[in-house]
Amino acid sequence: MRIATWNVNSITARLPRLLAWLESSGTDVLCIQETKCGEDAFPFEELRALGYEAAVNADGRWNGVAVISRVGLADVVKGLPGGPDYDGSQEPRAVSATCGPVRVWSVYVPNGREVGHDHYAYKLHWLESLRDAVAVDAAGERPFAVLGDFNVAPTDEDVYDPSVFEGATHVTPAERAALGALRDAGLSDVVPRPLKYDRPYTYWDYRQLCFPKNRGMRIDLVYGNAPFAKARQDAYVDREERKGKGASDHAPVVVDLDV
DNA sequence: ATGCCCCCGCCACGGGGA
Repeated sequence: MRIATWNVNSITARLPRLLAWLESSGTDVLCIQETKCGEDAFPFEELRALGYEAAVNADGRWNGVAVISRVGLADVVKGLPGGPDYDGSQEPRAVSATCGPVRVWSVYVPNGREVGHDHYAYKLHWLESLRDAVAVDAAGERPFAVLGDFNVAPTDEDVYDPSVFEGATHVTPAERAALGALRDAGLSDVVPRPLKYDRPYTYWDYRQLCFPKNRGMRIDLVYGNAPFAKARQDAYVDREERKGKGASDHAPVVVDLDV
């Protein structure tokens, strides 16, 4: 089974590339982040034509997540149970589903804006709630993974130049400790291999030639439980999809499982 | 060449991304 995660930065703007990539990659299950459209505008029909069912949690121009699958889609849960509010509401940042033998979460972890910002506290609370919500599945026997844009680089090796990020979000000890708590709950970082260069970055800013210069970050992560990690045959960042006109600023992370 | 930001909502430009 081929399973992947991709922050598409608007599923509407990315639809031609998304459909082409699904066909060329042969992906069975894709966790999508930043759909940036309401559920009424989600391209269910176009995906169904390629054989995919979709579970969507989205409400408008910001955020939005989905799981699409051509190997079954059951027991859908929208949102993060027990998750914190921001500005008085739960944002659409999580959706989970069982796809054949595997249960997955698609998550778009809050950005945090700046250290000390309300959004940064929200980010840390959100990750605590995620840990609590996945604890049972993380310790279970069924292959299980949380996939998505975590907006945290797990180590200094996961950013192109740590000095650039001093004092910024995405690299603070508190954010990295929150990932550590997920690992303590039974999940491990399924680190992909890069298709080029030495580090498996997944995000490159659109500006200032960051992609050609490989000024990237690894913030799109696959956190799998022990059965998931054991079933892993391969994992890689499809950086080819970051190239050319109309690309997202994130590349897909692909995992092949023997399940 | 992978090439100097892009998305949305909305019709002008600001907010968000990281």
